[in-house]
Amino acid sequence: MHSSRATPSPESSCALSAAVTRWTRRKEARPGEIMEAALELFVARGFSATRMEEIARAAGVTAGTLYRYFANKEELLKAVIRDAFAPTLQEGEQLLGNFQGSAAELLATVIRNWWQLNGATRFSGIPKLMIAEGNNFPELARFHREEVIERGEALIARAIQYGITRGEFRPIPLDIAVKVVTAPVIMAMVWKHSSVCGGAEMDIEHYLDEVIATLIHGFGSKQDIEQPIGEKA
Amino acid sequence: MHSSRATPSPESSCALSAAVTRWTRRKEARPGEIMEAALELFVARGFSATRMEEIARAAGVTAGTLYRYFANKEELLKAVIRDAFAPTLQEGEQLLGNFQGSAAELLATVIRNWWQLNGATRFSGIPKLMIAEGNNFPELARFHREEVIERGEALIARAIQYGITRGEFRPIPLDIAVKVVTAPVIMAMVWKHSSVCGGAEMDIEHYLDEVIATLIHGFGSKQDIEQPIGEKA
Amino acid sequence: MHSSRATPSPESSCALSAAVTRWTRRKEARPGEIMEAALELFVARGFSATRMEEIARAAGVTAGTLYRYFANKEELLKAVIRDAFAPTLQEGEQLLGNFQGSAAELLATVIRNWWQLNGATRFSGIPKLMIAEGNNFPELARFHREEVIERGEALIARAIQYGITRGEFRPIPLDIAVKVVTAPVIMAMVWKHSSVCGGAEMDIEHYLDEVIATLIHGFGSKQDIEQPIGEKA
Amino acid sequence: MHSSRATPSPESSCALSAAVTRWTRRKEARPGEIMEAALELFVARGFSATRMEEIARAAGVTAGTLYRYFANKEELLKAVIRDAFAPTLQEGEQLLGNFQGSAAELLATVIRNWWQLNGATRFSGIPKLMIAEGNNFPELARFHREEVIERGEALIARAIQYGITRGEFRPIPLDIAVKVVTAPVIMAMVWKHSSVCGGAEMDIEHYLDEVIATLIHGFGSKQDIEQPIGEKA
DNA sequence: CATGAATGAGAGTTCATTCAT
DNA sequence: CATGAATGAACTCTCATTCAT
Repeated sequence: MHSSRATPSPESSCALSAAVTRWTRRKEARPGEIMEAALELFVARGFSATRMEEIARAAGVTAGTLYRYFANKEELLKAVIRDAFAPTLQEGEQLLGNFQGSAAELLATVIRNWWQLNGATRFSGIPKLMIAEGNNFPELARFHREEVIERGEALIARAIQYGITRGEFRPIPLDIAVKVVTAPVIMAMVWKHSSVCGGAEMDIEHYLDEVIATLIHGFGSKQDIEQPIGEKA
Repeated sequence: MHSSRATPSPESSCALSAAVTRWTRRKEARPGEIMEAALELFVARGFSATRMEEIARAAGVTAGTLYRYFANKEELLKAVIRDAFAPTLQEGEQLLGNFQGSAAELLATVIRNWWQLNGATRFSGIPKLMIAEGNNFPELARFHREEVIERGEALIARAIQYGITRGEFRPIPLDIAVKVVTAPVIMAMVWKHSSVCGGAEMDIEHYLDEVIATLIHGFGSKQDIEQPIGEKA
Repeated sequence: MHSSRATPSPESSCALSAAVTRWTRRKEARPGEIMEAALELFVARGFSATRMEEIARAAGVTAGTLYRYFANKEELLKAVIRDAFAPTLQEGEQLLGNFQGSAAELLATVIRNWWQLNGATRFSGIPKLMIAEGNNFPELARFHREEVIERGEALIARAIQYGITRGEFRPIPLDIAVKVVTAPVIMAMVWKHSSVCGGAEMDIEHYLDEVIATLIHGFGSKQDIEQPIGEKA
Repeated sequence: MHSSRATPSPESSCALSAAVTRWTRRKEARPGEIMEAALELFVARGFSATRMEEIARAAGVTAGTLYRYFANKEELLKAVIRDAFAPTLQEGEQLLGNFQGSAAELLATVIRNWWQLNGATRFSGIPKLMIAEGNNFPELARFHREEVIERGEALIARAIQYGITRGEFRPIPLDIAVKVVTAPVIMAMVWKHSSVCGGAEMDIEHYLDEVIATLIHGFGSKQDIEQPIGEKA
C-alpha cells in the first residue's frame, strides 16, 4: 500500500519491509498532526465545508482515526482554538503585569505581540472562522467568547486604562475603546484569509504601523480636542 | 395552462387590465420577494447553512419555484448583492463630487452615510457573508470585490486625499489609510451579526463616534507627532 | 428502470410510456406503504438491525424519501405502533363498557379479541420488538408504555375487577392478576416471532384455549381453596 | 516476547511454581472474567448494542485481548449461555428423579427452583437476549433451543405428567401445558429487565405465588369443570 | 407558471476486527 | 501473551436540484 511517509528506504531490506505496516504507531504525534491539518483546512474552506475525511487524509490517517482523539468535529475545532490562543494570552498577561513605561509604548507592544504570536501565524484564520460560522454552532461560539475574546479584551482594556490613569489618553469608555483597538487588528487577520477583499496583497506590517500611530494619536489627550464634527447632535 | 387558484376567469383575457389578476401581479413581485427572504436568511445563518426550501417558505413559494427565477443558489446570492450596494455607492459618489467643507467633516459624513445606508440596514450582514464563504465561491468573491469593494474604497480614498491635499491630514499612503478607515466600520457590521463576539449588546452609535474622533485626530497633522513607539526597526 | 408496480400495461403506448416517470406521485399512499414495509422488517430483524435503506427499498422508494414522511427512524416506529394498537384498544374499551354476562365469559372475550386483532396479525411482532430494544430507546419505551401498555392493562384490570365484584373470582391484587393474564398472551406473540423457542410450530389456538381455561379456573372462588403449596413460609 | 508488566523474571522459567506469577494466574481467570462482563453488558444493553471494547474495559483488558479467547462476538455469547444453564438443569433433573409428594408440590418446587437458580440471578437476562436477537443469529438460536429450551421443557413436562398420572391434574396435552407453565415465568424474567413494561417495580415474589396458585388450581381436576366459555366453535 | 414528491450523492459518526509492537 | 492504534464498511440523516403533474 505504498505507505511511504518517513520510511527511510522503502525498497530496502526485503524480508522486513515486506511487512511494511498498514499503519505506524504514532500515538503521541497524532493529535498534533490532526490539529495541524484541521486548522489548515478549517481556515481555508470553513468549518462546515471541511469534511472530516479531508482532514484525515491530510493528516495521513482515515476518518475513523480522528474519533480516537476527538469526540467530534466541534471538539476538534475547540482543541485547535485552545492550542492557538493559550500562549498569546499568557504572554500578554505577563507583559501587562510588569510594565513600567508609557501607555503609548504599552499599547503598541500589546498589539505587536498579538500580531506576531497570532496574526502572523496561521492561527490568524481562526477569527474569520468564528465570525463566519459561530452563529451556527452556539457551543463553539460560547467557548470562543469565554476562552478567547473575553480574556483578550480584558488585556486591551487594562492597557487603555493604564493610559487613562496616567493622563496619556483621554477618558474614553473602556468597552468602546477596546473595540476601537481590536477592530483594525481583527480585520487585518480577516483580510489575510479572504480573497474577497483585496487584502491578499496588502502590506500588513505597514498597515499595522499606521493603525498604531493613528490609535495613539487618536486616543491622546494632550491637544485641546475640538468637538468632533457631525456628532449626532 | 390550468392555472386555477383564485383566477376569476382564466380564459377571458380581453384586455390588459383583465390580466392583472392578483396571481399575475404576484408573478412580477416574486424575484424581489425571494431575494428579500434570501438576504434575511443568508445573513442570519450563512450561505451554505441556509436551505433553499427555507428561503422558499419565507418567500411564500415552494422550492421548485426558486429555480424559475435563479439558476441556482449561488446566482441567487449574486442577485442579492447586486441589489444591496448600488444606492449607497451612488450616494457616496455624489457627496464627494460637491463637497466644500473641512476634511474632518467630509470623512465623518462619508462614514456616517455609509453606516446609515448600509450598516444600519439588513444589508449590514453581507460583509460577514462574504468574509465567511467568499473563499468557497470564487466567482462570487470576484463579483463582490469588483462591484463593491473597489468602488467603495475609491470613495474613501478620495476623502482622505482631500484631507491630505488641504494639509489637514498627514500624508499617509492612501491604500493603507483606506484600510484604517474601513476596518472599524466593517467590524461594526460583523459584530452586529455575530453572537461570537460580545458585540450584540454594544452601543454602535457611540462606538462610531469614537472611531470617527480617533481617526480624525489620529490622521491629524497639527500636533508635532513624536515618532510612534516600537515602530519596526 | 422497470418501475412496474400498478402500471397497467408497461409495454403499451410507445410515445407516452417512453417517459415512464422516474417516480410516481403517491402522496397519499406513501406513508402507509412505508409503515407496512417498516413493520415487516422491524419485526423480522429488530429495530436497530433494520436499515432505513432496506425499508425504503421494500417500499419502492429511496432512503431520502422516508424522511419526507417521518422525522427519523424512531418516529417511524412510533407511527407504526400508533397504527397497530389504536383499533384494538378502542374495541376493548367499547366491549368493557357494555358488557353484561359472566366474568369468565368477559375475560375469555377480552383475551380472544386481543389475539384476533393483534396476536393473529403481523402487529404481533411489536411486543417482541419493544422487549428487545426498548431499553436502548427510552423515548420509544416511554411512548409504548404510556400509549399501549398502560391502556391495555387498564382494560384487563377492569375485567378482573368485574369478576371479583361479582364474586366469581377470588380477590387477587389487581396489579398482580393483570400480569398473570397478560404474560401468557404476550409470550404467545413472542413465540410466533422467535425461532429461538420451538414456538414456531406450536398450535397457538389450542394453547390459548388452555390458557383461558386455566386462568378462569385458577382465578375461581367457588371451590374451597386449600393453601397453595410451598408458599414462601 | 518482552512481556514485561510485573513479571518478576521473564527469562527464568525454571519450574512450574515459578511460572505461577500473578500475571500467569490471571491468564487462566481471563475467560471467566470476560464472560462475566459480557453477560452483564449483553443483558443490560442487548447483544448488538454492546461494544466489544466495553466488555473489554469491564473485564479489565483491552479489545484485542477478547479475540485471544473468543473467535468473535457471537462465540463469546455462546460461551456465556453454555455456562449459564448447566447447573439449573442438572438440579432440576435430580429433583424430578427422586420426588415423592403431591404434584402440586412438585410443580411449585420446580418453578421456585427455576426462579431461584436463574430468575433471581443475572442469568435472568438471557431469555430476553435470545428473544431479542436470536433471529439475527441462527446458529446462536439453534444452540440455545437445543441446549437449553428443549432440556428445560422436558423437565416441566415430566412434572405435569406426574400430576396427570396421579389424577391430580386434568389431562391437558403436555406440549401445551408446558407452555402454559413456562410463559409466566419467562415473562417475569423479561419484565425484570425491561423498562418498557412497568415491570421494574412489580413484586415478583408475590406474582410468582399467584402464578403458582393459579396454575395449580387451573390445572386441577377435582371440581366438575364446566365447559370454558367462548371456546372456539 | 407553480408545485412538491422524489432523488442521490454525500456528510458525520460508530465499531468489530486486525496486527505491529 | 496483551496491547491499542488503525482500519473500513456501515449507518442515519441532509439537501440542492429535477421534473411529472
